[in-house]
Amino acid sequence: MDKVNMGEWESRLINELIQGRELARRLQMCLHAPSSSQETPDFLIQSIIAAFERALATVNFHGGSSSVGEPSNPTRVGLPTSESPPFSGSPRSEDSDRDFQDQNASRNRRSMPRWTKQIRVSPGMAVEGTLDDGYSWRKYGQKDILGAKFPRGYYRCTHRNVQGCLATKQVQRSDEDPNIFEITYRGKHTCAQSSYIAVPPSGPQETHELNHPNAADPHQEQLLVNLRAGLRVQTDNLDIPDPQQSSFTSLILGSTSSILNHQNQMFTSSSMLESNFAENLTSSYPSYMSPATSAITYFSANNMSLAEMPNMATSGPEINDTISAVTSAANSPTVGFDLPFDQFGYDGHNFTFDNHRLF
DNA sequence: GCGATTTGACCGGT
DNA sequence: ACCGGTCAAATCGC
Repeated sequence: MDKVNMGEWESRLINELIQGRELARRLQMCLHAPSSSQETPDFLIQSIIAAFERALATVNFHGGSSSVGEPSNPTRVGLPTSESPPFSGSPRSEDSDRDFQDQNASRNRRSMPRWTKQIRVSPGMAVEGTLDDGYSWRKYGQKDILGAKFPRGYYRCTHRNVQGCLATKQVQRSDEDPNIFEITYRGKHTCAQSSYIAVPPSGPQETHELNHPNAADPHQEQLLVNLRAGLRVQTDNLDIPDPQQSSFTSLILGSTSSILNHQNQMFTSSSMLESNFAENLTSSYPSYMSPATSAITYFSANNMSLAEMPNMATSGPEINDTISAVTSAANSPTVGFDLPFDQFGYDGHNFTFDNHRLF
């Protein structure tokens, strides 16, 4: 058992290092022939940093006794100093936990990290999967909001009761552009699905439902390369490094087989959700939903902008990005990935550490 | 039967 | 009092 786990995180570590190397090579290319590169040096640098941070996080998380920067005593990356919710992902007795949580949760909810992203849905396209952020959400309410045309949906983490995960999100369709969904996340996932390094390697992956790209399949690898070529990441607005974004894009842009493996892991964790969220949306906005036929093929981050580097100690992150989802023909393999930012980067580090401090 | 969704009621902040 | 957010009973769907 231990050996299996060891191999798992070690391979992840290696993947991250390989990814870092790949990104460094691209940076080199970018510096030598800027016109041929679609990525800016700054962006690549941030991606490289993020890759190494994830590698370190993997070591920290699984290395255990060696404590290379223990989560409880992390190498700080802009750690928030605001008080953190006094709960964690560790399962406890549920009933006593509930009152405790409800009181404290409501009190601390306001201070929870909050960030917003906007997802653009092309008209007429299938939405399923587009708004899938890799987490399992359970809808617990819907409200008409004053001055808003569309109701706001309230979701909480499916594992709230079992694992005490208090992450929530709100989904609001934009008034101005009904093709845009504004998703406000609140709270950091503390459940097992919260971080890919925290997801226990569960032996054979349950990928039977989806046709995931296979690293061994040159066609699919080529497909991903093509997808990567189609990516347009606008970094003009980025005057401040954004590990979150870089982690996002570094995964998107990765082209090595190891990265494909990485993505497969993500698909596994998010696959359950795709139909789930689509149903939520269709129930709320049936007129906009096209029949759920085609598979999401990929997403392109075409207008990512960092509103402001948040002061983590006070207000929490406020990050906006617009993601266009592009669909493909029905038979296309599902190689889309919408990576939850907080699984991979900025938030993952900061808030995860913050949570760990509580133990 | 069980888990997810719906929806009116309720609560707390402003 | 109003409004956003959450609760929880009823309902749905697999």
